[in-house]
Amino acid sequence: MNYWLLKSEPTAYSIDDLARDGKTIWDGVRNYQARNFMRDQMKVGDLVFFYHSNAEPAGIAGIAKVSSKSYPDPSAFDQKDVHFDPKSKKENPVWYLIDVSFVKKLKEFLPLEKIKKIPGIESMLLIQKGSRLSVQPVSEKHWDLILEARS
DNA sequence: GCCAACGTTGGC
DNA sequence: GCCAACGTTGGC
Repeated sequence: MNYWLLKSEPTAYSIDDLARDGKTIWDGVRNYQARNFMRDQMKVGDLVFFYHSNAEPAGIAGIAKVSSKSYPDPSAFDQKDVHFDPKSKKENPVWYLIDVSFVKKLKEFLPLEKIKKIPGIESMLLIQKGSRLSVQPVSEKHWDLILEARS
């Protein structure tokens, strides 16, 4: 069991959208490091922090889970999609994704500002200067610290 | 809206 | 293979 953090701009897709839909496909990721995590390391049942980026405030809004194995991102094949990528062929896909299912919203939204103040959180990838990976691993220690910091 | 940090592209 | 230019991310 691994833990992850997925970033989404809530104006594009928020935790409330996921709560409504129950499940979504995490398409449109076009960063190789992020792809590798999804393609190679995510397992069904892994838990995920749902993070609102580019938001006021930014922070962790809820918990989701990985609900499929990785498979090719269909948006890369669709010429009309903003995420279309001619490099990705159906017989040799470049981009992969996983399905994500809703678990719950945090009782209280945890803003980035509060996350940064949690003792022991300093090494978390999310808060490293210049770090902007939209799919990133979270250590069990950091996962627990964040859940304890709630309320 | 600004802009620093980062990733990608493409000329050489 | 280098690196400048460009586009994007994301906090503020």
